[in-house]
Amino acid sequence: MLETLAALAEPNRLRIVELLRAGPQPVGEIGERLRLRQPQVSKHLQTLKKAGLVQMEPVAQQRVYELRPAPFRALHAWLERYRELWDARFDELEGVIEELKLRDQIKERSNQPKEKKNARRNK
Amino acid sequence: MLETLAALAEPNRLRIVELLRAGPQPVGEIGERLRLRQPQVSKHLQTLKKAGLVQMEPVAQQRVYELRPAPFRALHAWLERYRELWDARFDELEGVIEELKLRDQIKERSNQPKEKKNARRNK
DNA sequence: TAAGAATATTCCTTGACAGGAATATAGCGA
DNA sequence: TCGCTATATTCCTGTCAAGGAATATTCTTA
Repeated sequence: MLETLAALAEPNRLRIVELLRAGPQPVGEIGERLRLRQPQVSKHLQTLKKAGLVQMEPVAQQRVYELRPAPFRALHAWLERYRELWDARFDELEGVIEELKLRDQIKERSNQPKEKKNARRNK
Repeated sequence: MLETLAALAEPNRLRIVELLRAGPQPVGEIGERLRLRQPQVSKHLQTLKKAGLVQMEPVAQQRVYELRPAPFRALHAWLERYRELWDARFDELEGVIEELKLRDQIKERSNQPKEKKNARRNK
């Protein structure tokens, strides 16, 4: 997670990622489109690769880079844990979840101390 | 977006954010729980504040910090644009979207050059 | 108003990292 | 094999940001 964030938290690297969203591209084309010198593009791509954000496939003497799904999925999963914080619709969901929890408690057996009704965050 | 990512891409700052997920906390408590010295906590909190990730409310001589939803929402929105990349279920969705697009084209008027059927990404 | 608690700020040092320039490496075609 | 193209790597330099220590600021209470 940290590595992913660090990799994305650099302007030109973020631009590269954004560009790769349109599909796999060779180093040269990336540099051309983003007006970056070739060595910097290569270096950023190495960083992105180490972070697992891209993968490379050689095609003749070109190196075609493309995005890898995994880190994005992970980032999304991480954000998901904050959904309560920002998703208004969460309140509706909360009811459903609460209900499911109750159902589980019944199914398993009710030996744990009953959970408090989970008042809406502090304050 | 960049500012948000940069703010999160620092280990201790990320820990602070993770901690604040449990609810608003004063500086001292954060430092205590994360074993960080007070000045560093304050400094990180300033950074997070500048990035809009947290907000502060003074309570006596304490400063209580809490997460702000906006950047998380923005991050989620940004990630959403990559969903095609990582969400397997996207393929189902695509059909629906395609249909909606067609419907809109009909409703408005069909003077734009017909879009190509948007073949599933390159390769 | 003075003292103490909680937090913010400043100054310093150090390490990491990005860009620039030059050079090395890999793969292709003749 | 040679030369060319595409890319990677190295070395250098400057900048920036994080931690440490000391100090300033803010607010409360007696």
